[in-house]
Amino acid sequence: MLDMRRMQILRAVVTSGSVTAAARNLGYTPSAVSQQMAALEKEAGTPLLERTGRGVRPTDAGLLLADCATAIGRHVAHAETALADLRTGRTGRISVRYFATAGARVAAPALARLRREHPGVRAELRLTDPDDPLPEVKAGRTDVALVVRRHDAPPVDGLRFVHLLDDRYRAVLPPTHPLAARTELRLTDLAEEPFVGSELPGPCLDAVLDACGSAGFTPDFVVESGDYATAQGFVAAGVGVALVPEMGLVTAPGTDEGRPGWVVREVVDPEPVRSIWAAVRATAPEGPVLRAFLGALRDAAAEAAGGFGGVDGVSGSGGAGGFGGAGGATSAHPGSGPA
Amino acid sequence: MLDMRRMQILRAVVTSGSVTAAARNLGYTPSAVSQQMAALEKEAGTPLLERTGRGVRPTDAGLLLADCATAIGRHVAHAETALADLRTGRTGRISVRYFATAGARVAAPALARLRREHPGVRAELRLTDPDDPLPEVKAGRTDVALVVRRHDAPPVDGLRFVHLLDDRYRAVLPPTHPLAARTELRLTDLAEEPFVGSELPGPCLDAVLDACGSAGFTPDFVVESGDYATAQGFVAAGVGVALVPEMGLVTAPGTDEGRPGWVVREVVDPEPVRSIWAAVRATAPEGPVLRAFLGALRDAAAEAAGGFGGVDGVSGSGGAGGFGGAGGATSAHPGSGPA
DNA sequence: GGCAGCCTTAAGCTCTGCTGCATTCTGGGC
DNA sequence: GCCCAGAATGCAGCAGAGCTTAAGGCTGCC
Repeated sequence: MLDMRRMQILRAVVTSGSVTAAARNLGYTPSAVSQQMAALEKEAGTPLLERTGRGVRPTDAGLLLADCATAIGRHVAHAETALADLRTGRTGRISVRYFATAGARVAAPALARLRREHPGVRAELRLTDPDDPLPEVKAGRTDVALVVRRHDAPPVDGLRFVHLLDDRYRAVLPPTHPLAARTELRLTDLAEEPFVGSELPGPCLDAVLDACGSAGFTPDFVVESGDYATAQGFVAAGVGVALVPEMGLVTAPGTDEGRPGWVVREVVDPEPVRSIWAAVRATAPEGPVLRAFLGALRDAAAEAAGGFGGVDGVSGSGGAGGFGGAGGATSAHPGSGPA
Repeated sequence: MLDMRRMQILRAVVTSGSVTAAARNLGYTPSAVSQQMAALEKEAGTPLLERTGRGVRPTDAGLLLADCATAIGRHVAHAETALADLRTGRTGRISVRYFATAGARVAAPALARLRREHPGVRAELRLTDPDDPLPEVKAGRTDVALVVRRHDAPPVDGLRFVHLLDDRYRAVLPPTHPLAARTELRLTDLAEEPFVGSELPGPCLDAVLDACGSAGFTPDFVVESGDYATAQGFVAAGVGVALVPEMGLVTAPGTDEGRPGWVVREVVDPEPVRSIWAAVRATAPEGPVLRAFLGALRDAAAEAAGGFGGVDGVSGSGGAGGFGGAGGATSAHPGSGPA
């Protein structure tokens, strides 16, 4: 195999026109260059330079190799700039898995900011459902996954979790419900109420059950819907009450009008909470893109958490909590596993 | 600058999937590969491999560099095959300068054989006139030049001359000339004849003058034409006699018919001769292409010299001795210089 | 004919780079 | 739950690549 280092030296000799000039340009002694050329000629099996009295002259083979060295040099320079772009975050790609209610309020704004700050980065967002995204992250098929996970969940080896926000559950009641008159409810106030389930088994539902359990009761789910928007519709229809996380509330920000279908009330003592985390590979080197995206996620989460200051009677009509308005299966509950 | 050797090792690691496998494929120990990868990461300034428990996984930067290494590897392989083609004579180029009367009988058949034996070789033939081709050869702008040169001419430094043939001069006489009755003339027989000059000053004319000088006379040029074909026309018109080298005789081989315009007779005692040589750079490495072409030249010259066995009365109609039939300025006399 | 410039060769030395071995860590099997 | 195989890395050591200095041969110019 031809030594590319020597080919670069040959290129210098050919462009400079002499061994001495090439040595000067490269910071070597003429002797070093001469020896390298002799070695390269042995590798090539044919003369590359024609010793013509005073000075040298490239042979056809020498010109060929020098041209090739130039092309390779260009290629390497290209690789270096591409590498620098990657290193500084000017280019790159990131693969993100999210679940529906986290899409609109967290993933989307974070991605928007990432694309603003790093326009050259290609991002691939995919809805988690119905798979558990954690194996995808571990296997390296995705870089970041938004998951719901308990604070005290056991660590998963190979993964690192960064906390984004605690999404507090609110009680959703029919406006005519007696408890709707109060501004704040205790969880036990709902112990005897018929519940509209909005979550499939998973960490989200676990958060609700845990809170109810510590409040001393088990909710009586009279109907189970797969997503928060539908559950709110059931509440509006008077079927029962529901516990819906803030990010799952159907409440287009700034849109307060509409026919009143339900009211939202804070719940305390205890307040059910689901924790939303970003999962990344523990071994993944944190480049500028990943760092920027995690930062954007955190900021978007803080924004989303702060945006629910004075939630009160809101009207619900349509529109699921999903990303892009696809009113399908909301509320994915990626399991952080029993492991 | 990125070390391309290390990039090739990185490529092996990425394609193999592990340091150990790459080491096995490359014939190294895993330790060596690991150290090279560490060095390359330092050069790149960013992690290239993600250490993931058991085994490694390329990062985006690692994949980028590995892809680039693949491209470079292809490029080098391409260069190697091109080099091998050049070395074995499958490709190449050769630049040849010739003079008109040598074109048809020597350069053309030699080139034809070269193209038959080395179809991939590009040849560039150029007529010498009106320049002296020797500086072109010395400067490397041409590889081979056909020249006329005395056997005892002093060597030109930097050039090597290979003898191709001695082109013997023949007497060209009007058919009605008294000497036309004889089969062979002595040069002195022509001493008193009016001569039709066919050559510009140069080694060809020198050969004639030398021979005449040693025969004891100086030819009396009553008319000077620049080429052999025209000179033969003058002879046919009865203006005088001419001395024309065999290769300059207008005699389409195999075509004996036509209106008789002149006769050709051998001349001896002494027989004027011009020596035709191929000049190449002394320092030029003799690759297969050059070697093959010189061999073909020699064979073509032998063929051409042998083809004039029984020259006798021949008819001349048209057709110059030039290459391709361009009946222009024939008889170029490249000077081998007074040096 | 002498001199300057260029390329080369020889000897020596530095440093890269590979080997061998020990260590650490993970993942699977018993 | 323990143990072992497999994989990567770190360290000492050595061989060889590669650079430098010094000297020599050659060419071209003054």
